[in-house]
Amino acid sequence: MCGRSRCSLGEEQVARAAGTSRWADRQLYRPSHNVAPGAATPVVRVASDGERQVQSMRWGLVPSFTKKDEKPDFWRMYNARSESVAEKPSFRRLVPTRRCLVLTQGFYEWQKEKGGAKQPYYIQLASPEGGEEEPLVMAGLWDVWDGPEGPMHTYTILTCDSSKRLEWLHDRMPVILRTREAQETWLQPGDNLGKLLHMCVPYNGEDLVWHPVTKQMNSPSFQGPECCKEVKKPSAKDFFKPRSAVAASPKVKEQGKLEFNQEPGKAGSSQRDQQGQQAQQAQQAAIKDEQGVKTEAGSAGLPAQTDVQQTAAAAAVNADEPPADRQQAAVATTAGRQAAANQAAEKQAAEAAPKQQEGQQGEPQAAAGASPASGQKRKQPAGSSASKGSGGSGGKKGSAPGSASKKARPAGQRPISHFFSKG
DNA sequence: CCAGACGTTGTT
DNA sequence: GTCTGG
DNA sequence: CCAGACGTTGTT
DNA sequence: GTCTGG
Repeated sequence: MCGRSRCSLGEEQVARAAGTSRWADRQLYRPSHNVAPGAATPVVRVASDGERQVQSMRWGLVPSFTKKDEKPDFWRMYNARSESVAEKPSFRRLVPTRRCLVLTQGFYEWQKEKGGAKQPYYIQLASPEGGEEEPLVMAGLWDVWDGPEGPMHTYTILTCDSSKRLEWLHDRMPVILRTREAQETWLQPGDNLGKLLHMCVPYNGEDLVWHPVTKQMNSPSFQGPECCKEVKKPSAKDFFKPRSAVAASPKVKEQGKLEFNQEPGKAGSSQRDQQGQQAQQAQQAAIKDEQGVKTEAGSAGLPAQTDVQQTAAAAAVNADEPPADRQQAAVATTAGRQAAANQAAEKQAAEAAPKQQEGQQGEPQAAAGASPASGQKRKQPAGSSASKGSGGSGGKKGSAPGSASKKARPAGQRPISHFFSKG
């Protein structure tokens, strides 16, 4: 997933989705069509008394072991790869007891276009016909940090591979807990790690829909309701080629066609009963299949997650943008489902093969995690050595973060606090 | 023993 | 906090 | 994730 | 380019 979501849910909607009206730190939440890490949104967790409660938490995990005088970095751990969450030191300690449900209405993803431009898309659940918008619930982990302004609750969103339907747009997506049962399972205390991780699979239901949105929302400060509204995606072809040229060019085909994603409530409802539900069943199946399966918490390996994922994926009949990758029509029958799943699993195995260097199979994920390719530290102060100032006063080093963010701000409204390290 | 890291994404 | 590295 | 800044001197 | 801010 990326780093932007939407949550403008009202108090009642939150209560309904959460199954409780108990809400801690409610005042921290500001409904927003353009949520970025650092902002507080409603999250459901189990309170110390065992009851579930909503709590406003900031997006972007700030681990409890963060030093008090350290500046919290909401961007470092705003996502957690579900495939490795049980092994990563920063996350695995949270898995047993710090799971939570992240309430959203949808999320944003940027499609990279040729030329470097990026088109933002909004992804959400299609509302049932005539029904009310249903929140999109993501799997998360939370922690609390004892910072200079008191305890701060933060969360991270688990990610997984993209579903078949979405992989044209991006290769990762949030773990979506589509059913009440799945949500309950994720939230409830328990030590069946295998069961939990089996739930972390791409959601491929037909009721997950998308459309392009205005690039205005690229700016984190843009908060208008236009953020999530559908726009016509401008076609480069139409833009640059006069119609005569288009006709004259045999190579330019039907690519610029403006096709929209199915609209919430449009033709979706009957299909939802088929494929959306099927994906739902897959997730439920994951729960059932894992009951009784004992996965020792200590073991490094994760259970194969592909079967469930692909079962759902097999149901994909794509529409919209995606270059109609030659996808086979899905077989909706139970019998065909298994076949399709196997087929898909095979395909994935084949694709994984050439990628061996990434260390996907065999031994512990740790190997992959330790891959030097992606491991990069970027902590060093810019031009700490010499930069440009010849004999100067140290330039920005001296005035660093403090003065930089010392903008005057209307009292009372403090969206995101700034925390400075002591100098 | 102490010190230091602890992460994901995207890009090229 | 917990693990790895020196 | 994307946007926006990226600096010093001198004067009041 | 690179870092900071939301």
